[in-house]
Amino acid sequence: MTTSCIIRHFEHYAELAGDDHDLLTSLEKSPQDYPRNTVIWNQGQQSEHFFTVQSGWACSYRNMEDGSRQVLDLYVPGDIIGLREFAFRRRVSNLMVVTDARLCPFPKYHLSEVFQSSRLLCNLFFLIAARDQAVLVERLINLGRRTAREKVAHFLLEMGHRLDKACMDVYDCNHLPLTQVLLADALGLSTVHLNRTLQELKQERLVSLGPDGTTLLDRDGLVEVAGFDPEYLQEDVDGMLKSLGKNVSPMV
Amino acid sequence: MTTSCIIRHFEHYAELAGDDHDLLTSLEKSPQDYPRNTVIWNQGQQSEHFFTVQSGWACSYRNMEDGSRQVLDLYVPGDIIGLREFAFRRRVSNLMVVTDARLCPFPKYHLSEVFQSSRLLCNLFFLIAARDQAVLVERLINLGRRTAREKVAHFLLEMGHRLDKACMDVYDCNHLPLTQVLLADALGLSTVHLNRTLQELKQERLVSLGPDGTTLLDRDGLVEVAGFDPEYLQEDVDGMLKSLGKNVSPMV
DNA sequence: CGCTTCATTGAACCCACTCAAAGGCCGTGG
DNA sequence: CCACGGCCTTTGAGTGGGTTCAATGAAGCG
Repeated sequence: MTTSCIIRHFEHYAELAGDDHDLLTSLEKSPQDYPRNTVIWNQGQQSEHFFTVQSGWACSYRNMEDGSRQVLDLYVPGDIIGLREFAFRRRVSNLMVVTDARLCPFPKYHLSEVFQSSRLLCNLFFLIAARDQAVLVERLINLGRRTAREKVAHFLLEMGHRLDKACMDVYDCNHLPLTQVLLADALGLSTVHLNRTLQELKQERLVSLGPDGTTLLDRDGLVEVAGFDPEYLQEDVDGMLKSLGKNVSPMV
Repeated sequence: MTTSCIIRHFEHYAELAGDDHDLLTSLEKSPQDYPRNTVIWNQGQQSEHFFTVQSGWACSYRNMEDGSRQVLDLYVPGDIIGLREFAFRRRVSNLMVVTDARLCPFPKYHLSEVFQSSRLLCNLFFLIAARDQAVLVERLINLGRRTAREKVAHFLLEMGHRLDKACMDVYDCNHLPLTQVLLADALGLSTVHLNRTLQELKQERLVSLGPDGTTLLDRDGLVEVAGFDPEYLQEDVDGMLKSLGKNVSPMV
């Protein structure tokens, strides 16, 4: 039995005291395994749990009236799924796992308890929510103002960076086990055009395409193509922690 | 002197006890006035304050290398600006006011103090952050999977709904004082095509165009065009509050 | 009263989409 | 073990929604 995944996620940011450690652990129900392509929840269903990803990949998406699909976000090991549903009674998007995966559910409304009990955890949760927003913003820019080439390169790099952080042992941080259909739906492209764009990048030796997904071969080259700046993925945990120490002083 | 804008914003969600009231008020520095088109901060600058909007409109945006611009979000009275920068030392986007506006700055790191002092406020801030994410998600879908017509109609309706909530006295909730340049940059369209699309909607008596912005004439008609579902703007405050009452019981 | 920004219209172009079809891979069942 | 069907990938050809370029008018402002 390894460390629970949410603990690992938070320890990535800061050292946890014993109390905080126990508090987090108590939230986490036993992990559950899901085979590839399992739908975890659908839009409109009651929203009662968050999940953390212990292994495998998941994605949230929305089905459109015309039959198309928009993939909203991808989740890799260590990620927390569903924070944005905190504000809502019902799910605002669908969730499925795209590889065999192990997820850890924990009850949504216990988050309030955590907020009350631990100042550090409260701030860390807020920081994670803020980072999630920054990721969404960057994806927004991707969809609004970049060409297909740039979109693809940028997205691949973002996932690469996120894998770097999540990476423990088993994962190849340059390999994304995603179908082209999924990528296309994430980037707002047709599968046909996504494929052509990937072929192009493959010709330039920037990526390789296998039956099990896409692999980043030349990150620097991709950065060039995408105009990628990873700053939006680098949280300022230190600054936040420092302020936690400061703000016991009287307010100005 | 009216009630401070952040108080008003939070009281929209829940009744505030005296303590919470004072706590919020103490955070808020004196309001500052900015003339139309003033840039409040730029990407890369130190991130030290949030703002609340007391009057007027603001927008956050990112300038692209090729000279184009992506507008990320618009802010109307009552909104909180900059929560997503909580995680970062430096600004990840630019902010400007698009009309004459009065904003209330409050120091970013005092948020941690609020979290510690008030359970209710902590949860409300988290709820607002989650709602902000939902808004971004919907804008993501807008950019990824809708036609120009749908994009425009959907965006206008979203802002209309947000105005409905903010609306006090002076504002016409169907009027958006935004240039077409701004709208185009928000929707990932060229100004030329945005203009043509607006003309089209005007022909159909769904909107009217004036020198001072766009006005929604027929919301039902626009809903038809956009396939608009306002659910993502309706937070479940009651559910959250109820859980605040519950979670003093031992954890399951 | 000129300068700048915004709105509007026309014309040509192009990036990405749609439609269509074929090939590869894999799981399943006969 | 092979045959079948489904899903994904790949490629070709034609189309179209939205872009770019360009120019004009209108409005606000110093």
